[in-house]
Amino acid sequence: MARRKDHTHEEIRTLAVGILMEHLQSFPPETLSLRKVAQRVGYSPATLINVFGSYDQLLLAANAQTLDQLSARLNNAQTRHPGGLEQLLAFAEAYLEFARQHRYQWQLLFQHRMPDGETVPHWQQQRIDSLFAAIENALSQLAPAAPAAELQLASRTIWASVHGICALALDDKLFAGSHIHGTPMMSSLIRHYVSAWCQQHNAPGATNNKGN
Amino acid sequence: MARRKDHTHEEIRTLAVGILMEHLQSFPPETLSLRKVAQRVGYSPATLINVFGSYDQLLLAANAQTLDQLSARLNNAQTRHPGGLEQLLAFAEAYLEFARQHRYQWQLLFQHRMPDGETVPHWQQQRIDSLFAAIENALSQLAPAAPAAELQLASRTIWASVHGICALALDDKLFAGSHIHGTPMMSSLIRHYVSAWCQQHNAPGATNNKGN
DNA sequence: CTGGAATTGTGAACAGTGTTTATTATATGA
DNA sequence: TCATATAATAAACACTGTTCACAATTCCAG
Repeated sequence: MARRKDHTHEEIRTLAVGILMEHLQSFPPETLSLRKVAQRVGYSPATLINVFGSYDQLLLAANAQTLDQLSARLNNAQTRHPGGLEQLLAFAEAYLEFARQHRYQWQLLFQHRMPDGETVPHWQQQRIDSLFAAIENALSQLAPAAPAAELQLASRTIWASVHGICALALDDKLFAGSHIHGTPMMSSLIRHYVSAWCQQHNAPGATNNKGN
Repeated sequence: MARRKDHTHEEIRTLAVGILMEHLQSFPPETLSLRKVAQRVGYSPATLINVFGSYDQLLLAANAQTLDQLSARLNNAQTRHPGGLEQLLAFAEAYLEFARQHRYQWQLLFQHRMPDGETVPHWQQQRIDSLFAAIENALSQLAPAAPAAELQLASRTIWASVHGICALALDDKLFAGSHIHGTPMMSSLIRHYVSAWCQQHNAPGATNNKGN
């Protein structure tokens, strides 16, 4: 009844996450369940609970991997278009393209809500920090005089907007009907926002804000 | 076993939706269930299924009401700040404020995924259309020469961005740590984007786009 | 009035979910 | 060799949304 199967906890982890990821290539998250994963991975549901602690944490492990893939894409985009406007455009497009190619992974990543007020895992925080650092860096190249607070506000604003465009471009809950594609929106957003932002922070008599 | 209770189908509908909405003032959607609503409304689960067709459609009815409330707020914002930049700012702020005040309603509205490829209900499409019409109208006041396609792209871009800022301002999944509030981001987004957009479409030698 | 037919409502069952616990089977070390 | 720690699970629990046969009520024709 407890026939040993010679798998490390860590092996079971990667195995289960692998099954989950493979499923997410073709099917939405709600078609999965702990029991189905358990069956496909060859272990009982209780075993997976033992290994992960809960089904939620299994999903979270999958999200970790998704975030790693996404992070790799963004790093790649950064090395191919280092600095300035091109980098920001490359970031936005890479984000959008990843979401399109792995929409169910992406869906799971953002639909999954943290139970009550638990803190975000540190590895996730790290990825996020480096992303914003890259954005701020690109912005500061375009307007060296811009103060840190403005860089922070601008980077957050840009990324939240990119995320919003991405979210509504995938399942057109808001855009039902009008066939607007994501890429032109990304381009429009980045170009216009950055254009005005640079203009403001490169104006003669620099650091004062003209009124936010 | 089937004691008549003298309630119209329509009455049961509004009753159940009312219970649901009241619950959403304080608690997240996943703490609810068909059975709990049924108990609070004084009917059996099967009866609610009879009336609504499914639990999903009960949630959808609640979303309809949420969308009505949201629509009313936006209309109100429109009459208080008619036209131009101020209207766009008022829209964005009203959207954000509503999401903050009724975060669980808002959460349910956007986390709820349509089953497969079903079309969005027409009443929802109508609300959306009128919203975009208002945005396009405000934009065209700022740049009368802008062609329709550009108005459409800009309005969608702006609203997706507003939505993204709103989404990430509520549960800071991406912004964990850095305490950036929604309002300054909304202001930054609208002001910068619209500024550059107007500049482009009011340039001498108007309608050609300088490169999207 | 009376007696079928339509309406209204539900209890019980079904298949599914995540999680807990007691128990069994294997491996390890003294 | 035998106690002990580990690995794995079957079974039970408390849920979930949904289906269906059936009971209670109303309605309406004869």
